[in-house]
Amino acid sequence: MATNKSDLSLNKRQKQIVDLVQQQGFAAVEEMAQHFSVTPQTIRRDINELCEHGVVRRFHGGVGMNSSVENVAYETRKVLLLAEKQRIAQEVAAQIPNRASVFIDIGTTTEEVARALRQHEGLRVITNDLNVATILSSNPTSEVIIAGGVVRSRDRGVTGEATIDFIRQFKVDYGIIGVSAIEEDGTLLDFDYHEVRVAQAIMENSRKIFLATDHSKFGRNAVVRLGHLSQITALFCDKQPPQEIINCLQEHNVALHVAKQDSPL
Amino acid sequence: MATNKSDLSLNKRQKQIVDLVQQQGFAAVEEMAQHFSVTPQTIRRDINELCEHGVVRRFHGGVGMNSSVENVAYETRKVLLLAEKQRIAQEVAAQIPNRASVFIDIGTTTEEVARALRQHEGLRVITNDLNVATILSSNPTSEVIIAGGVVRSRDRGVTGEATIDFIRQFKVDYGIIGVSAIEEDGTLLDFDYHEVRVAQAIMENSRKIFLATDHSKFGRNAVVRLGHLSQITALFCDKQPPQEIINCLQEHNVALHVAKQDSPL
DNA sequence: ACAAATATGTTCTATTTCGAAAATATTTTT
DNA sequence: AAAAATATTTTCGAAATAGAACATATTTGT
Repeated sequence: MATNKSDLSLNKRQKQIVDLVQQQGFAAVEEMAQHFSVTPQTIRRDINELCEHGVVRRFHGGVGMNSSVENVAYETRKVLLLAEKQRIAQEVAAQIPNRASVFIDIGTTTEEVARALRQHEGLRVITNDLNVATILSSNPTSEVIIAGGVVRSRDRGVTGEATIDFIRQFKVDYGIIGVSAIEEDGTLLDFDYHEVRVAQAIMENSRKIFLATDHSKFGRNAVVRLGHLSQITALFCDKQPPQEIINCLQEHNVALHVAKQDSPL
Repeated sequence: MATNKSDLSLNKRQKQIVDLVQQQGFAAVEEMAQHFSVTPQTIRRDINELCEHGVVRRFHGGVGMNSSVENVAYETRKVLLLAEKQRIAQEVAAQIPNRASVFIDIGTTTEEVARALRQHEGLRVITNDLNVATILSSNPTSEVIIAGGVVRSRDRGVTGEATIDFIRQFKVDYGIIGVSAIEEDGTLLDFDYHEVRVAQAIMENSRKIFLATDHSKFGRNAVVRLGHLSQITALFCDKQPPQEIINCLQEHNVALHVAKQDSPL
């Protein structure tokens, strides 16, 4: 009887290759050959089989992760408007002094803020986003506190009643939040009820509230009411907002920070 | 005046390259050239500069993360005895049924258990290790709960009083822990007091306790007393333990699972 | 507006990696 | 123990990537 070709029986070395890739993101053929004390050619054959099964992705010189995981939606959203989000994040980070205490909410933009804060010193950060916690925990001068609760597989955000209770234990200098939509009258909206509950808890326990949002959020629509522009301290975005929003900000004395364009191109 | 050579002023594209690498683990030159609408040569120049600053690592065909981050110690320890840890992890995972509730403690071995549990269905997992949470959150059929508290930059473990209080809210079927050392009389030891406190909380709130450990831990020494072999349900390791330990296990009716060698070589 | 500085594109050659096929070693089966 | 199946090494030509040098924008400073 012929053995099934699509049978995914990986040998010990192949399993280790997969793990190496998942831990390091990339593994070079030559290095693996040395590590396993075999010929590069042998590693290549292993790699080719792994690729047939779609487990990893082949590159010239090695293998990397096959990014086609479960949460493509999230990963796609993450790259969307990445440059703009990074500019916004830079602007937010510039307003936060060393040794400050900060809440950082779930979100792709707030994650960029976390990246921009990596070089800060002595921060005390409380977050409900596993990605944010991982990013900032690489800085040993900062103290990172993760809020407990249920982790969403979608984006590794932590939400739920336990999370809200956890957040209420603290009172910090800066709260950094994002939103899904901002209506023309200044109403802040989001898609997820649980996420809104957490964001509200963050707002209640922060002395200053920074809202980071890219221009795509203006005039959009969403279901759950989070709050109103008048409740925040400063709005950070990548382009000049619509006139209605600007009026609303001035009326309620909310600062506006527009990140300058890197290149008009 | 000559501009400082070691000035790390990265342009917009270079920053994005770094972010791509940190998000995906690896980025190919050709793909980036397309993505940024520039020549591969331009990307190569960017990469070379980034490498001079030691930000990323060069590979034939692209760039990957420079694994020489802060926590080299942890990353090294992680690769140490990796194959053995994976075998142990397989054995542990085999004893855990679908839809079970599980505590998973901090540790390199327990992280491998998390990996081995990725294919399980409908698990309810509570952990104080960010890595474990990230690994298992990729499975949407399982519910992952992260314990709140201070994140250690060393290994992304969560410890402290808040963590213990959080854990005490639950009572689960299986608790999976690791140790730094096992003395001949069956005493379980660790290096970190805070870590021990959490492990004890896990033991108190689990119906069955699985201890996963590789052979290097037998006869070693450490400072903080965690507990005793008699308190656990089953011991998982990669080799037959010393006779004293085996006697101790039998005396207290503790099961022993020795993961079989993959290849004697 | 002009010149200097900087960044990017082109072209061509050197280097590295890849893959196929044959030779050798290892394991499994009978 | 011999034969068959499987895995690994070796060798070498083909393909891909890297880097140097020069040409061509593009930006910056005056």
